[in-house]
Amino acid sequence: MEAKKTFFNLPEEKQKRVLETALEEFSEKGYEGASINLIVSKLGIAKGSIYQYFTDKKSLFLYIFDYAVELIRKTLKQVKYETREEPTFERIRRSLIAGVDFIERHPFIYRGYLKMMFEREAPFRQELLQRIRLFSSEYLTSLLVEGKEKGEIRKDVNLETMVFLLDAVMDRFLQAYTIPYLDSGLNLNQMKRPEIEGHVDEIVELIRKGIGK
Amino acid sequence: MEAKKTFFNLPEEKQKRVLETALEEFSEKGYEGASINLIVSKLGIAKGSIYQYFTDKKSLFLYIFDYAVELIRKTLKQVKYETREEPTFERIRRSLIAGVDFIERHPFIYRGYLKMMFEREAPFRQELLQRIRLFSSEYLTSLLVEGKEKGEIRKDVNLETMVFLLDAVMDRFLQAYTIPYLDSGLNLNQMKRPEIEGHVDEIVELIRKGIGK
DNA sequence: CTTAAAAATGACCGGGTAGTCATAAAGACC
DNA sequence: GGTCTTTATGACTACCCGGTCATTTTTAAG
Repeated sequence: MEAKKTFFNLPEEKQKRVLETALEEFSEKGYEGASINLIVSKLGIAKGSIYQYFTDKKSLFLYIFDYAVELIRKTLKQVKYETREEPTFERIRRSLIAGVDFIERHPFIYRGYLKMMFEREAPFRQELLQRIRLFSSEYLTSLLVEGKEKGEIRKDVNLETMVFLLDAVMDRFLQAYTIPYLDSGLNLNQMKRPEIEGHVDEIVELIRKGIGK
Repeated sequence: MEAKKTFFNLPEEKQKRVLETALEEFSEKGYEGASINLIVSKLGIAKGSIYQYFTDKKSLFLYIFDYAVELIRKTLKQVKYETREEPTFERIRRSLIAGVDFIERHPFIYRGYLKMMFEREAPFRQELLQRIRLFSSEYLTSLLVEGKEKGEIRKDVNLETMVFLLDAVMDRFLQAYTIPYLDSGLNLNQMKRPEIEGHVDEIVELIRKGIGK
């Protein structure tokens, strides 16, 4: 387990405050860059206190990571369930919108994920990254498999390749929404709902039909 | 100018060694994480010497950045020229292969670019990122515009949206080649040439025709 | 009220960082 | 060989880091 007993004896709201503060710090600076000193000073507690809750920086990080993964897992599961009767491309559309909503609700989690993807220093980086990527690719794979059964998806192309393309475009869409200058002139960054949905529709349509004439 | 006169008085091979060593350090650790101490010790020179060549960490970083950008610019220009008579989707295919080759030849540049995309700390990060992204999106835009004129590309869809999709997939392909666990099960990471070309062909075909039935 | 257990504290440690600067070494010119 | 300029050097400064631990404060039990 990542946290010590003392941490769980804390009032729930304080646990949450610790978690949120650390999450913000890690997601903005990355694992190495995050400062325990800054976290405790933001929390207004003594340096030693955080070491009553967690054995070290690593275990604090892993605790937060687990929390984030669980949130993502639940969200994906829910979208999958809510759209279970919808056509495949509607499900893809809804998944993208859900992604935008998730980032809106938990801005630091997605930022933290992007940070970690290109860090070498995070502890167990490879295993953790694998965990997240597996979610995403299992999710998309199941969407496409069901789509094939319903006859909405091509059967003459490698499933993995289609998952790759879908994953690439969806992830980049969310990246462009989160980070400026990543959207090739689409200006998605922090765009508001009605407009963003228009772009989602266009992208999904393009994934369906391709760019060739 | 980023470097001091003293730096340019150095023998060219030493200039190159400094540049390569610093590039490696920055691309592996990011701007904040990179250590001047480590760079000079790898180079076998005194700490003070590097400050004879560059005023500070920032200007060393900017010098390296400029070098990398120039390399990318030249490479894109060349591919564009070499494929000028080819059909659009062949040009896209060739561009992807050129990307793989570039990473093979200059492994630290692409890694550094990825690092910077998700760092907050790099100096002038936004301006620098914008510079690179603009290259890429101008390049893809011109490919697609010429493709439209030749009647190979759809005309009923927003050009920017097509550029976005193309950019997303191509960039992710190179990311997956560079970093493990980003490829949704395609196992692109460090894959050898004949196989990787097969995947490129499949991806490009999918971009052309879409995943819908 | 007393006592024992649990939690909070912050000065302190060893080690890392970017950058400085007086001094020494090397080169260039006559 | 002497003089002046350019380059190389590394000890040093001020600051930040993660983590420790003896001590104090708070809480709970009897």
